[in-house]
Amino acid sequence: MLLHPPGTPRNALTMRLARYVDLTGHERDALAALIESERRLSAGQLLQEQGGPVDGLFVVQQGWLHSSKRLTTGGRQILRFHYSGDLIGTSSIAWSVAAASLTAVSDCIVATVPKANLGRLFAAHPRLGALLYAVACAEKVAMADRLTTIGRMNALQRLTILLLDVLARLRVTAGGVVDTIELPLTQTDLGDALGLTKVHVNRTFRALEAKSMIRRDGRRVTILDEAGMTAATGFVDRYREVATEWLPNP
Amino acid sequence: MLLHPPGTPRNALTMRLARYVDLTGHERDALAALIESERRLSAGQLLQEQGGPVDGLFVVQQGWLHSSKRLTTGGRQILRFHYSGDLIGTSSIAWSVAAASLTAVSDCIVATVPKANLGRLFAAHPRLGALLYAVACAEKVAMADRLTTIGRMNALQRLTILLLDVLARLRVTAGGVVDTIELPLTQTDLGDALGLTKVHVNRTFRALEAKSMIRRDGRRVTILDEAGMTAATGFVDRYREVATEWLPNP
DNA sequence: CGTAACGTTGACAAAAGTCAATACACGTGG
DNA sequence: CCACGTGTATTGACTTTTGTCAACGTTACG
Repeated sequence: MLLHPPGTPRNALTMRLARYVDLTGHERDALAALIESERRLSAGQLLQEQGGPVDGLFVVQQGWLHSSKRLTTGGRQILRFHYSGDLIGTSSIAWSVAAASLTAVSDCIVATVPKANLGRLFAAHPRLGALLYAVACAEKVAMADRLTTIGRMNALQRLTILLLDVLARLRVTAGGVVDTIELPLTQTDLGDALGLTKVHVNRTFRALEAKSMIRRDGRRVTILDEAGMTAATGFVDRYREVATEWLPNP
Repeated sequence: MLLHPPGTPRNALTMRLARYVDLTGHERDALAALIESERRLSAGQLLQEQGGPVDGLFVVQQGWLHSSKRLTTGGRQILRFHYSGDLIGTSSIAWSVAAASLTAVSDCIVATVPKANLGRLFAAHPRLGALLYAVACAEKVAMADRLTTIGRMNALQRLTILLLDVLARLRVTAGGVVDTIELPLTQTDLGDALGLTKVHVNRTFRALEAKSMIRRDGRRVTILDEAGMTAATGFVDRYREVATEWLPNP
């Protein structure tokens, strides 16, 4: 864990990237210069709306959000959850219209990143550019996993994997042997994330309880049989590391 | 359309990127130096196996392939199709083990790209690095669309979208007013791509025929009512362009 | 001409969705 | 403090969609 000089805004992206490589002082400065202003969101608040104009990206500094898409035919799909250190809104890199909405799940703080700053970063610090590329590729793999889960697994497995996944993320920050999740999501939200209806999410929760896999108290979920849940789904948490040996020198 | 000096291997990635920005001579040289050797595959052949070791990436020079994942619980999910100019096997950027299998759909030619070459490219040509990042972000958006399709649409809509999507890709290369697709995929393959069983794919094909949306002759599919199919699904083909105004100077 | 892979179909089963009623929790204004 | 309203969770009855199993047809190809 590294300290930052007082006065410099805390930058969760720097801390994330520092997990993968040893950052030079210049690189740290460049990452700090990437972000412009901070914004505070309360749970449920909309940061970016699908179809709306976008000026740039965001770094999640604290809390979590999700990105979602609304269908013209009705319905919504939650695409993924974004945690501290994630660079989000990256659809704005390719287009000037948001491809998805960004919504705060918990209270959170995000920093804005104008697109032009990103261009400067690639020019001045190729290694960081390459590292961002590696992270984007890792995220593609994560999306592929989600696609597979939704395309090929049943409701019980889908919900199980979501719980194990959130648990894994939680452990990164919380450390230690966490086994309880505070889920600030409605069952409708979970359904939209899993490709299920809220009614079926409820029944699936009940089934997991009946099998003594989990215990629930309101929106607090306790994982009782992590080994069984892992075995039933083949869940693997792979997203701690990215290969860095191919990166150019700083 | 641009010519390349005789002797220089044709590089589909260069042609792809040249669609987005005007490439300098140096950049063209660097992209040509990226690829190492070419490999010819016949339809159905495996290029890379999930879980197997990976040394680098590939550029699709000709033909098309798909990437797929096998589940520990049985079953397979086809993640996406890869066309000429795509840089594939990018999971190897983040890990040394392949996250997915790569299989030739048609006869095709791929060029190998060692990871280290990519690192050099980022260092020497930041603008190309940034452009690759933009392409990766666009692919994330495409995956998000697929996730939404599979999570929230029924069999009829899913198959319709797949057909419209392949058609759109076909038009990029073929130009003109194509409305017939030669699909070298079995119905089992289509099911694995759509999160359906082969039996249901068959019934869905029949339903599309019954509604006079398509006509089929073997594996040749003719789109009869593109407008109707588009309206029924809200399909939008967005993947022709990426924003480039934020890229650093070459 | 035989074989293997693929496509097609029907009968039936299972999973998930829909609709509707009720329960519960929480915050607000009286 | 209570009544009320709103949003969420829970449940049952029923429908629809999709999957499963098994048979049979078709096509391509040696």
